[in-house]
Amino acid sequence: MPYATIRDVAERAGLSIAAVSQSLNGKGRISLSTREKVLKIAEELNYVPDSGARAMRTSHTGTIGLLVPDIRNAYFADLAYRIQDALFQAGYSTLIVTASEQVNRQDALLKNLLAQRIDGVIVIPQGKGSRTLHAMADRGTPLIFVDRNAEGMSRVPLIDSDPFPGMQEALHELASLGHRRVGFISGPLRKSPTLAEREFVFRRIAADLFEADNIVVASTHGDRSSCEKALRTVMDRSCTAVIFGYSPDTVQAIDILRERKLRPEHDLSIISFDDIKLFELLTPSLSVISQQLDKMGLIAAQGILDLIPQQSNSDDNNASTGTDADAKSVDAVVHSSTRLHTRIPTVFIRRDSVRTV
Amino acid sequence: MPYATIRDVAERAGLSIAAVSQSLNGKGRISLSTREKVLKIAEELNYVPDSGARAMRTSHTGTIGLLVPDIRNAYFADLAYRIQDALFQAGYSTLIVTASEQVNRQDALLKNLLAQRIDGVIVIPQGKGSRTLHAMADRGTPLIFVDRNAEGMSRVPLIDSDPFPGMQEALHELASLGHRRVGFISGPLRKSPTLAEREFVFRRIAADLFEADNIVVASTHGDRSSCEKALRTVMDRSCTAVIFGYSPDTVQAIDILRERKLRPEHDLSIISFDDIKLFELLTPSLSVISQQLDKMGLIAAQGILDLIPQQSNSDDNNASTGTDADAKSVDAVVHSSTRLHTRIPTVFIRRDSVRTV
DNA sequence: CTGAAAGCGCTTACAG
DNA sequence: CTGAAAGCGCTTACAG
Repeated sequence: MPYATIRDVAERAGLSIAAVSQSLNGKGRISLSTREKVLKIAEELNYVPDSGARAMRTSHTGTIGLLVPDIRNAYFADLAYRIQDALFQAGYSTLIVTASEQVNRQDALLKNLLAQRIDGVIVIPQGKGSRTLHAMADRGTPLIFVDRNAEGMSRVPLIDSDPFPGMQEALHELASLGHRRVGFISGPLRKSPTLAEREFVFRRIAADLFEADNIVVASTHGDRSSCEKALRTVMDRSCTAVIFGYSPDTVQAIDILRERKLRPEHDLSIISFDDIKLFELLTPSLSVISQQLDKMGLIAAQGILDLIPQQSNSDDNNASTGTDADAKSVDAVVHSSTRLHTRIPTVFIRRDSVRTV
Repeated sequence: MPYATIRDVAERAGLSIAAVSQSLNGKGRISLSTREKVLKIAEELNYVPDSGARAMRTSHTGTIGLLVPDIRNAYFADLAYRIQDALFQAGYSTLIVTASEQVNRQDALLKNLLAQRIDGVIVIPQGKGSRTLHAMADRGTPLIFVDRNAEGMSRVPLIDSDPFPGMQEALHELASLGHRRVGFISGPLRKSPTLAEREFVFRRIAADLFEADNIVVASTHGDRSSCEKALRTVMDRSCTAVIFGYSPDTVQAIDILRERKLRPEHDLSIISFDDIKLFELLTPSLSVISQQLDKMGLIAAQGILDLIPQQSNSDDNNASTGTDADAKSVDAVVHSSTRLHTRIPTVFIRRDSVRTV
């Protein structure tokens, strides 16, 4: 009924517990034949070593935690998938945990991950650093932030995207198509400095291309009504194009525009951050500023692995490490003196939602 | 540097380890004042009990594993979110693990979950029952299947949707709108009996409404080219409407139709299983057969909890249990003699992708 | 090549 | 009201 233990395996094999342990882990000096015998019996018994018990001795679980704000967000789901994929290649399992964009749950979830004594955790933080996040950083738990930064935690390595290149391409495109009045809907700024930076970059680039009066910026709270309000602001001030910094807002906005029977490509050119499948399939297909998630996932995986004190990584899973080589193909790595910060340039992908004015 | 242990807390508090343990767990007879003192010190030290060590004594981790085939699939992401939400309410943490639609990874992931000695696991299985899945069932690990069944594992409780009501509504709608020739693209049948059942139900209902020659069925392998082929089959035989049993195929098909500049609502009425946001936002918005994920998530959470031997469930998290009451509002529960099988009726949601012929 | 022993961090009777 | 001891399932020196 309960789990088979190493003792069960030892008894069945007529060996000592230590001999079994060593056979299983490829340590010590065990004859090949007994080793194979042990493996066979373990398999028969469906023996699964208790990770907790093992970790008490080795402080190593082969498991990484990944906390995302909301797994329903296609962007995070995609990123999570890519991270777990890269980690799996490297012999690690990824435990994904979703925080429902509720900051209070973030800590409960993080604690649970810590309780499993995972080897490291990758966090897409929300809001400012929480108590548990700080505790982890202080204690030296391998920890990195991906996609978003948390205020006041500037020593945690960060892997995010650089909004500049994509934003620049996007705005130049708009200008060259004749747009003179552009809006930016920046999302719930409180959630992440990433969103604030996008707004900042927008303002900065737009200032060179458009007249000050023709630049409209509105933020939201991430809910539908504030999104509607922001959209109205932008349209009332007769912008001919709008860029969204936060893709859930974009989704809401599309919905709102449909309800009002407005046709985006005619009435308002639209560009959004986050290259999710949905945007590609819309009519018109949406132009996006892509964060190159494929790269981000790979680098995030490599980033956390680099922080984990090396074990004999010749583990169970199919431990090939193509990860390392691939990660090399990245465009921008910034080592500042105080922090490891890897930035992946955004790229603009033009589709049908942007028109000539 | 490493984790604070219960011993650290005890030393700082000037108490025995046992006293601390009891204070933390609300067991034994401890004065309120020392209890509060312990709690305070634990907080200060950021003490997080080692779940593995604890589980060795209690065989209870407060953690449930959830295995999904592919978290990038919006349908699974949504379901995963709902399950974790319901479980969190009940005081449990959910560890989500994604199998990349690769059966070989399923077992590795499952083993990792078992190694954590989680209290139970919810699986959306792919293909037939794997070795580890069977081992779990044999051993009596709390285990339920959600959304899909696994062949040959008929004793594991199953929570899925009943395709009949939604399919019936959908086909009647098509018939009443004048469609005489309808297609069904059933997806990669090997992946799940659920898909095969949808096809079966389609055939059965369609047989009453259309002539045998006017019913076209094609399956896919879940990849783009086979989807293209299936679509061609359906269109070549001049169907005026098609129902998709597997939503990733629908997404591919939309993409293919766009490339060919075909406008779904004029050339081909489309209905798909899975009520995902994307379908609502497409132009035209897609009519769907919904599985009522909100209910499924709730019932799945309740289902696994029912299988777990009861502990003192007055745990840390905000342990309200609205779950139970809500789950009662479910429409169909089928207790067969050999198995607990809960079916949630599908419902047809009409949108713009279905037109009169 | 293999076994006995210690100890990781916990909880739970059991004494006091 | 509180402490000492046993033991959960492992791994790792250390003897043999």
